[in-house]
Amino acid sequence: MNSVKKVQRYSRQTRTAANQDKPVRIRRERRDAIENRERVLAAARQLFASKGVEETSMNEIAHAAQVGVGTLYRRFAHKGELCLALLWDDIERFQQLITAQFEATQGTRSAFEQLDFLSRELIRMTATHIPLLAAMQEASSGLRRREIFQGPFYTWLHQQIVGLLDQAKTEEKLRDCNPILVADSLLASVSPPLLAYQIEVRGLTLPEITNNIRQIYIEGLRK
Amino acid sequence: MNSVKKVQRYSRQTRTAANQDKPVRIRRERRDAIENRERVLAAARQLFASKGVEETSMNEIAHAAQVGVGTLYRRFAHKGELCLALLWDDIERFQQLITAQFEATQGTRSAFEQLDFLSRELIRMTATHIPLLAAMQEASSGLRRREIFQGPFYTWLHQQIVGLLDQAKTEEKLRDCNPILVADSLLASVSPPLLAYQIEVRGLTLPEITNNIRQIYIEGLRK
DNA sequence: TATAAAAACGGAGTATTCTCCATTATTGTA
DNA sequence: TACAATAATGGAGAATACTCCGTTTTTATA
Repeated sequence: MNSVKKVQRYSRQTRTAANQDKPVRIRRERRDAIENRERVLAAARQLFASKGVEETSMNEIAHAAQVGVGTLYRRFAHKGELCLALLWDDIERFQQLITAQFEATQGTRSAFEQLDFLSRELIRMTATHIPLLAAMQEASSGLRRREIFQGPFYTWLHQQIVGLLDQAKTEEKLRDCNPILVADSLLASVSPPLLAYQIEVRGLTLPEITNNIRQIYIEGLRK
Repeated sequence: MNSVKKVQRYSRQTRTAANQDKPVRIRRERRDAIENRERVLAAARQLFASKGVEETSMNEIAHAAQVGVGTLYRRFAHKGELCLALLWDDIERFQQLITAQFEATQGTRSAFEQLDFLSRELIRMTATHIPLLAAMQEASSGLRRREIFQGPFYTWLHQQIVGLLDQAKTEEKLRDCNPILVADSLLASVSPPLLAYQIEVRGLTLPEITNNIRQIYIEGLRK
C-alpha cells in the first residue's frame, strides 16, 4: 500500500542547478487516465456493494469498467489498494476528526482521555467498513505481508497512539511499557478480521468490545 | 483447518441395533494413502526449508512428492493445512508442556502466574515457527477468514486463557473485563505476522515483547 | 485365489492473479 | 496545426490455486 494518491498530481519541478543535468519535464495527468481511474473506482464500488468484496475478481472489475486488466493493475497493484482508494475519503475525514478533537481539547483532557476517544472512534470506523478493511488487510498477505504495518492508515494510527502514550509517560501516569509495542497491540486488538469474528460469530456488541479495549489499554495502563 | 488428523484412523464400529439399517464397514487406511501422505509432508518440509514457505507452490510440492495435485489437495485443502500438519508435533508438545506445568503447580501459583507462563511460552513457540505459522494464518484469508479463529490451536489457546482469567476473576483479582475478548486481544498481540514485523522491521527483541505483553495482560489487569 | 466394493489416484480443465510489451492516445512545443 | 516525446492502454500469456471425474489400486470377503 505504498502510495495510493487519490488525486494523483505530479509535483511541478523547476530546473535548478541541482537537477540541471537531468531535466524533468512535468506533464499533467492524462485525460484518459483520469477517466479510467474513475470508471474503475465506480465499477468496484458497485460490484463490491452488489456481490461482496471477496466474491468480486479483478477481472470482473476491469471488464465492468471497460478497461484492460493491465490498466487496472498499473493503478492498483492489488485489491487492497483498490479498497484503500475507496476508503480514502472516510479515512481522511476520520483523521481530521481526531486531529480536530485533539486540538479543541488541548490541555483540558489527559492523554488517556484522548486515547480513549481515539480508540472508540477507531472501533466505530472499523466496524462500519469491515468488508473493505478486512480485504485490505488480507490482500497484504504472503510476500506483501509487511504492507499491513506500513500502509498510510496503520502508520498514522500508530504514530498517534505512540504520541499519546509518550505524553502520558511524561505526565508520569503510565505504567512501565513500550509505547511502540502497546500501539501495535491495541491496533491488533481491533483489526478488521478479529472484529468481524467477534461480532458475527461470537455475537458480541460494539459497546462490549469498546469497553474491553478501554479496560485493557486505558485503565490497565494507568499507574 | 477443520480436521487435520496426523495419524488418520477410522474408528472401528460394531453393528449395533442403532446402526443396523446402515451397516458401516470399516477399512483400514490404504497403504498407498499413508505412503503418499508421508511423501507429501517430507517434500513440503524440504521445499519450505530450502526456498521458503511463500515461495513454494502446491504444484511444486505435488511434483516433488511424485503425487498428482488432486491427491495433494484431497488431503490438504490448502497450504495452511499442510503447515499445520508439519507443526502438529510441536503443537502437541507445547500443549503437553502447558498442561503439565499447570498440573504440577496446581494450587501453588496464581492464575496470573500461570497466564504469564503461558504467554511467555507462546511467544517463544511462535517466534521459532514464524514462517509456518504466518503462512497458516495467511492461508486462512478471504473466504476462509474464520478458520484462523476456529483452528484447533487457536481454539485451545483461547480456552486456556479464558479459563485462567475466569479463575482470576473468581479469586477477585481481576479488573472488570470480558475474558473472551481479553483472550482474543492477547492472541492478536502475539500473532505471527505482527511478531515477525516487530522483530524483523522494528528490530525489537523477544524479552522486550514478552515484557510488554506481561505489562498489558498480567500487571494491567490486576485489580 | 478371485472378486466386488470403495478408497485413492492423477492430470486435464477452470478460474484467478499478475506481467509484459507492442500499439495507441495525449500533451507540450515548435 | 504538426510533431516528437512519452504516458497509458489492453490483452495475450505465465503462474498458481483448486475441482472434477474416469481410471487404478487396495482391501476384505467368499
